Amino acid sequence: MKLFNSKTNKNEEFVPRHAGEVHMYVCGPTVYNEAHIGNARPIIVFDTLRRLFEAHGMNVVYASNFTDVDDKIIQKAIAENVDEKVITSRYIDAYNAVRDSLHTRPLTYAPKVTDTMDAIIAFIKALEDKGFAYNVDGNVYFRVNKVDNYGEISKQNVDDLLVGARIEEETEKESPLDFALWKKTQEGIQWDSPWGRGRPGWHTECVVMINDRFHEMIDIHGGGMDLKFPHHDNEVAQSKALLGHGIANTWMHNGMLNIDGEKMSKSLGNVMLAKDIIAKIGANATRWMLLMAHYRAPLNISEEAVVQAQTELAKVETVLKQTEIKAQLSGFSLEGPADQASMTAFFDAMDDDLNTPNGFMALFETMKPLNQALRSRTPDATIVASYYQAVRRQLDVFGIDFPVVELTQEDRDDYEAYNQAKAGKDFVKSDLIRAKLADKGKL
RNA sequence: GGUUCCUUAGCCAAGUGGUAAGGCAAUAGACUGCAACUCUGUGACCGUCGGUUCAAAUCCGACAGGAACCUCCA
Repeated sequence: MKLFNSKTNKNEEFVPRHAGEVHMYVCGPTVYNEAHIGNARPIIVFDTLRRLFEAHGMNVVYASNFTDVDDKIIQKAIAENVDEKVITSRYIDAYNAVRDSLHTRPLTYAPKVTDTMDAIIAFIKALEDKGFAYNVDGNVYFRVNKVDNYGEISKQNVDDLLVGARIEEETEKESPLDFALWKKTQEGIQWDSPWGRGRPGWHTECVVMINDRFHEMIDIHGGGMDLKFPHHDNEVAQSKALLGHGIANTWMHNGMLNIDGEKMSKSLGNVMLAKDIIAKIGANATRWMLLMAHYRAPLNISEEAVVQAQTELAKVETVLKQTEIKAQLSGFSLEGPADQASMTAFFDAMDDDLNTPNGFMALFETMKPLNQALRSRTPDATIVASYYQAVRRQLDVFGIDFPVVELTQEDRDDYEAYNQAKAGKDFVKSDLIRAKLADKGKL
């Protein structure tokens, strides 16, 4: 399998550090709001990657955090006059509900910052002891010029950053590039620390949560493109400073998502909540739509994109349903091995840096012979089953699932009556039965 | 201003040196009692202008347009 590594800007052969096992971490949300459709992209992309690894028989340890300490959370808690926990648990639940409704496989670990606080404080203290951090009146900053190759993930170099740095109003930092590890706070949730009461900076949380769970370098670190700088560069800088190694062999970043060609933002009033779109078009169509483009490319959401996803998905549903119905009426089994050529084409596409558009092509090129085999005068059950299995297995990697249609005795009787009415040219009756079968979703 | 990246048919979207995948929409036909479904056929001077090469959508340069980040938004 090849994956594009943001660290090297190259497609690289992916070799896990431990044979047969993939350790991956994806930056999770700050839980101060409902998940929007943009948040759904990394959820879907990395769940699909995980499914692909599992389809190859690998074991995946998948961690993704909840950032439940943040200014925005504190502000919201103050605005609603409640404890931060009320806010964070509300949106953690909402986020989990979105994950579940998108048919994602369960996370192995979903750590929270508040549950990792001791380790975070110890980590910052160790950075300070080694001279990588300094305390200014209760605020602790990371000394960026102490690490080599800062900016390796985003391909920024320190000189350019210094040139582009804005004049900062706060002058207590040694360098404008230094970032906060610990912030002195007067309001909101806070903890005791060697530097006084305060709360941790965002960049330390992820690196500690990763180290806390994996205790070594991991295989894949994922997240949105927008997190490359400064977040991921800062994670790497801290890890190198204290642990002497980077964080992940492979860094993967998903592209951003636009609505009708514009960035999604509150000021434009075009924020689409994930739960709303899932409720409207369903998990299958949502996943299909977000996987239509390659994960690194920008993706535009529009009414047309929704319609296209729904149309294409309907074709998949139709062929599955018709195959299942025909198999049951004809009394043959759909069990058996998947068509080998089709699966090879599919994995060739997907193993090439998760090329889902080409994966869909392989799926379409499997559906075509399935339709042909299904409609031949004397369907070959083995051939039908092999294409059917291929379609099902490919859909499973995409995380798209349709329940298997089970014909009841009444359904079988309806089919019998339908065919008889047609044979007797009683089209009024046959149309009625056909409509009934269609209503039941059994046509 | 700096960094990184993108620009392929009406639309979505693959393709990273060797005669431009796939899908949606459109259209013609086959199948059907009619329809739906399905199958078959029909579409691209690859943003513009230069350059390298026997050969470029693919490499290099310029220009135009767009995006992300540099302001703790995936």
